[in-house]
Amino acid sequence: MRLTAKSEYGLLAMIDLACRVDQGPVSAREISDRQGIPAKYLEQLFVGLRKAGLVGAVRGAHGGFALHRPAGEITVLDVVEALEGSLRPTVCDGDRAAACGRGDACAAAGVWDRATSAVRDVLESTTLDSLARTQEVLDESGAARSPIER
Amino acid sequence: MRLTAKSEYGLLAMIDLACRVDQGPVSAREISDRQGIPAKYLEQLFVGLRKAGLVGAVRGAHGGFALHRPAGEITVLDVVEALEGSLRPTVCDGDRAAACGRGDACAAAGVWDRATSAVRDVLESTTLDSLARTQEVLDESGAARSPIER
DNA sequence: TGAAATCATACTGTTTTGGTAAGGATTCCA
DNA sequence: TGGAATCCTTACCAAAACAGTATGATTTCA
Repeated sequence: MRLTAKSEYGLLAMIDLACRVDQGPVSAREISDRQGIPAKYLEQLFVGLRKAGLVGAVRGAHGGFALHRPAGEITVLDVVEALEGSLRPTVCDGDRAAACGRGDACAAAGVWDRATSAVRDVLESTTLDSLARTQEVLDESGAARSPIER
Repeated sequence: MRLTAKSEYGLLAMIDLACRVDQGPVSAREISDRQGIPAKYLEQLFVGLRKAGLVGAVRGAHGGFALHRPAGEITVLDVVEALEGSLRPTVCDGDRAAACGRGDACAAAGVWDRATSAVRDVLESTTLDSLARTQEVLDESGAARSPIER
């Protein structure tokens, strides 16, 4: 179970898209400027997001990316698994469980499973829609203090 | 937030100790044989566990390690943090939050915080004592099938 | 045609991971 | 007293992961 910069950047980008669903495709360049994500790195992430069916791409001039499903039907877990692969325990998974010789008879494995499930529950119960609206509220209330500058 | 082989090995070793609290110190070598953990690597892990005050060491012949507190008062979170450092979100932590320019006004940060808290809750609510008893039950019921051999 | 944009692949420098190696310090036992 | 067992410390190392860069092909619009 790992959460890296891919997830962080990817979620920021997806929230950015969710805040602009009514604007047609948004270019990776625009998002990378706005969110402070390295441009070429973000392009790579969008490849994964597209292959997972979370975003649609429009090539050519004035192209860009847009959510491929309603924001309320895309969870953070969808984004994370599109970018990092299936969210399983990194410890005591299939290979290692065999290595330690216990198979199912390992008390420790249960803890790792429960921890992973707990994370899944959180990520699965949070949609892009709710995050986008939260973000909009935050942007409004902080607009006077120019949050991008600081 | 990362869970690596250190946590896996460390927890196995601590459960092993918890199953043998009444036997005086248990040598690292013995645990490494029983749990299938590389001997010298396990020694390194015990350094961290000892510095965290979770185990006491007895040097010299017939020495070894023993739990330094009752097994019911040591949580899996204690073990993990002793070995991997404080369990914080690896995404959007202090440094990155500053980098993305949002500070507190970031909807994504809340998700990572909640995910981390969920893991902490699971690990913090599980004690070595309960794991040791679970393991003993598993060992008994599987003893006829010789779980170590397979 | 030329600019804008995605798509695909390969490369790279750094850090982390998962060990191994070698020896030193301490303690027990014969 | 001299091993032998055991923890302690430090250093080293190969492989993988991470975060990003580079390059170029392809597609689309004006």
